Amino acid sequence: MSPVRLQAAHELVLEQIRTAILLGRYRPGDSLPPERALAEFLNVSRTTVRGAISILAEEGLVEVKRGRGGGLFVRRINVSDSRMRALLEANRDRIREVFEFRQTVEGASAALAAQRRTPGDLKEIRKLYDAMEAMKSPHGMLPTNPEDSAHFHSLDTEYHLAIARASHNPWFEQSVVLGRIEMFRPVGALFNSLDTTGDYLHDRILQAIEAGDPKQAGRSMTEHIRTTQQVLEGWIAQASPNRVEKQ
Amino acid sequence: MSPVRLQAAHELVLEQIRTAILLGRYRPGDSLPPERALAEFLNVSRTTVRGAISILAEEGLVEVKRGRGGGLFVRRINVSDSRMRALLEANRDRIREVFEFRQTVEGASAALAAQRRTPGDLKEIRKLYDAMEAMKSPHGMLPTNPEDSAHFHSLDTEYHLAIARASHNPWFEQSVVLGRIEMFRPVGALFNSLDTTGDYLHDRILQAIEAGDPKQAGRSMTEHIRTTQQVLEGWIAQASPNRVEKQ
Amino acid sequence: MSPVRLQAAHELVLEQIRTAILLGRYRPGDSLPPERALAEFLNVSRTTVRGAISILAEEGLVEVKRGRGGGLFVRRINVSDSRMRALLEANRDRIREVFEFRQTVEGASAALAAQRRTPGDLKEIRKLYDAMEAMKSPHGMLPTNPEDSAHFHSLDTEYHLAIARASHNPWFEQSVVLGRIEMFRPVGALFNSLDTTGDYLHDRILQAIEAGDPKQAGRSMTEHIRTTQQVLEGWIAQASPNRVEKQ
Amino acid sequence: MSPVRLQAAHELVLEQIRTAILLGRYRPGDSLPPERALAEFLNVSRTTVRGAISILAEEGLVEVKRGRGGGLFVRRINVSDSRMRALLEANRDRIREVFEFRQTVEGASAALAAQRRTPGDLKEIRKLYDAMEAMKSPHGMLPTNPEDSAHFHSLDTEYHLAIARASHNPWFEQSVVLGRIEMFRPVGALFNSLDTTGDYLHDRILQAIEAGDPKQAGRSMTEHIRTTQQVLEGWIAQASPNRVEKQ
DNA sequence: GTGGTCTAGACCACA
DNA sequence: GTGGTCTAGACCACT
Repeated sequence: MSPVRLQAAHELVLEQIRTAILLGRYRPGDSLPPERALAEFLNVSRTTVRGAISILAEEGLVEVKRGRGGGLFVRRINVSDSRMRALLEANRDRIREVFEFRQTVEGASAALAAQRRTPGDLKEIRKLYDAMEAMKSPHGMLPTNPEDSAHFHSLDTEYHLAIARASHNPWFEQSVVLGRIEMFRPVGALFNSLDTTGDYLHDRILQAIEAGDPKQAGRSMTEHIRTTQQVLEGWIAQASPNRVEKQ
Repeated sequence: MSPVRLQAAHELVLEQIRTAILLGRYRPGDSLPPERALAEFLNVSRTTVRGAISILAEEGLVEVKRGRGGGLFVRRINVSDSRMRALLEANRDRIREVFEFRQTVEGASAALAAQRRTPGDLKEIRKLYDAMEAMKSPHGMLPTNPEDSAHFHSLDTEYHLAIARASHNPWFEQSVVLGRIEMFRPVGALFNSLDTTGDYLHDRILQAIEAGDPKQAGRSMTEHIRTTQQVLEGWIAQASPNRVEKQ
Repeated sequence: MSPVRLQAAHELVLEQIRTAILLGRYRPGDSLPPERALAEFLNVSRTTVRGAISILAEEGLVEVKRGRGGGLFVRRINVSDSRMRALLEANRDRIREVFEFRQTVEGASAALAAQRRTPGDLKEIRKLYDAMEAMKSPHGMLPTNPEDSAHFHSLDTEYHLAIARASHNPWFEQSVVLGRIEMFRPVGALFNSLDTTGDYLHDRILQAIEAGDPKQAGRSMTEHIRTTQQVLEGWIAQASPNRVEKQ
Repeated sequence: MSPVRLQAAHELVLEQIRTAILLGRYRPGDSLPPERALAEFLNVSRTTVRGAISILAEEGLVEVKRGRGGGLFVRRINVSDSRMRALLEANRDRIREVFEFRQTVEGASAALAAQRRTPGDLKEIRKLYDAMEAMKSPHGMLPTNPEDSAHFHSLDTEYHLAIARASHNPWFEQSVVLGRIEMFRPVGALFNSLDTTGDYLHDRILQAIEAGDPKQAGRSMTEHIRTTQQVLEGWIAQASPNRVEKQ
């Protein structure tokens, strides 16, 4: 039996808000809901919300502006590629582990989704797919400026979550969410500025789910995640051999 | 963002102890560690442990004996088959969901274990397998008296967890643990008296892991869990059509 | 330990402005800096400045004129001698106390000033002395019309503060300022119209400081303040016996 | 006009508590009143008190112990003589200034006290004097172990404050308090462990006040403070010439 | 019976 | 209409 850790309410609130940001629901520059609204959503007092916010502000993930027109804002963080690479490389094992897990659970989710998706699920998934398509350049390139890239990243997250929801099994939903958060955790919010998304096989996944073909849906999703992992690992390795990092 | 729920310390302690019992680490008749030891393991005060214990005692899962030779004992609970069936039937969906999840993550765990198991892992897994074999009757029947059945159940749990550990990926380990706890949760401690274990394909799984054959290991594990599920669902359905339940 | 009292921002602003007026830095008829400037000096928002101003306006110490050529103006207040006497008499003890304190700290300040004054200090003190001399009538009488009287009063304050500064000890400076503010506080702005200044021994103080004679400087200053006190107390007592006050 | 600083309630509370400790009203090892009591004395909410306490705890001036028998405790801090000397030397000017001020205001306080002391004042002053005498060794030496030294220091403070109160002029009282706090501030609570007290002329001051001789009382007090200053400055200078300080 | 935390509500300063 | 702070009261965990 392992030691129990008393979770303070403000820690739970912290986690909720941080997760929402890491998942891209609030993007750099966006404003979070005002304190009073957060308190109501989360069913805690404003004091408790403030406890969480003050930690986020200290971490630099959120910026607090006062007065009318003020509020809570997600900060835009720029981090050099080399610094990012160092962080990712230091977490290489954890990244490998989470991608392995994601291949399994997201593959299975997609297969279940192909069997159980309701019309509403399909509509939601296609809407997100179309929104991503609409952001591409005429030649099929992903957006490159930071703002749009972050938006694309956020749509991609919602796409994966929508598929997980269509599995109609809360265990898979939950696992997909946790895996996705973990993927972004190693570098905290910094990751926002990196595009690891790609949309490899997004179309094949969608078609398989629409066609109700679980085998194909599962295979495509697993393949998609494997590809993403390879792209990310390639990017990390890129400058590593002769990298000279000061601290 | 969803409402946060504050976990009281005694609730966390309660959950830890209940989980340990449900996983079979402490079987009916066994004594739990004394309060002081629990308080130390769990890093809380004795007051808090006592709060949890008193709830467990009220639930009837644990019995508190005072004086010399006293302590905390796991109670043996007998519940009628019909009552058990009603409880399980009421949770049929949750049971289906968790088995679906277990098929996926335990299958993948077994496949990874086949690739990565160390000699130590193999030794541990085989030891548990052998212990289970040793409990069978000459004709390969599982033990039937409650005591031995509970022991068998406990060995089975450890067998699954050892395979999950051999995957050397904490995500799978964690998922296997959670899935296994959940499997037993719907009926609380009552489940202790029911044998749903079976050992269908235990040998095939072990052989595949020893042989380093991930495909076969994964398939066997998935199959094993599917079979267990079918046995359980069959048992539930058995008396249902003409069941007459009062209350 | 005594109860703490929370000072609202607008109260602090109020105090600052009132003090500046009571010390004679802004005299009747003068205009105060515009709201925006005050807000900037005081490092608060305009809202807060406005809160303070509105109180001062209600008290009648300040007048707000709108439109072009408008602004904040210190009002000239006339109060009957008998009303003034009543106010002072009600505060007789506090007046005695503050004069006692002033004798001590201003005496010591003057003595230190005699030892430590820089050429710049001397120049400043003499400039203020000369300005006061220039306002006297040919026969050495103090100015009598309200405007000039207020100006003289303001020069006198600066003279005392300049000597305190020349002590080059912040504790004495601070004490002189506080004592001087307090001397004027009992009767609020009304005191502006009363001339209690006198210039008894101003010349002797200056000479002693210039001569670098601490003993003489201290004695003269102490004497000067004692005299001022006596004049004030005499004035208060003057009509008291048969005073008939309607409200 | 200078920027106004909004004093938060917890800052005021902080100041009150810190002052009480610096003045020796609570000595190392003593417990402060419990949070709830402080909140009541200070007429603020417990939340506010806690804000102040958490700062004191971070500073290391106070230690918080939980559970029954817990509470707020003044920490005993030991600082090497050389470190203390460095701190004091860095604040040499501020120390000189405050002693200059103390000579003036405490001298004047003592003189006034000689004229105005009530029987109650005399009794109080003598009681403190006797308590100090009782702590001396048979040969008139001050106590040397840290505990008693701190106690002696605390009695000495109360002795000075009692004389200031006997002046029956709040300006002098307040100045004596501020000067005394400032004397100890440069090195924070560390000073607690240093004995700068001495009791030079304590007897002469008491006799003059009892005899109602203001001149003698003032002179003795001024002399007493001058001596204390010289002793302190001698102690600072002692090892300075060839001091080798790391950091 | 202590400190640790949360709640619900309020008022204020800010822009 | 936002965040910043305080209040009064409550419950909990600790020792």
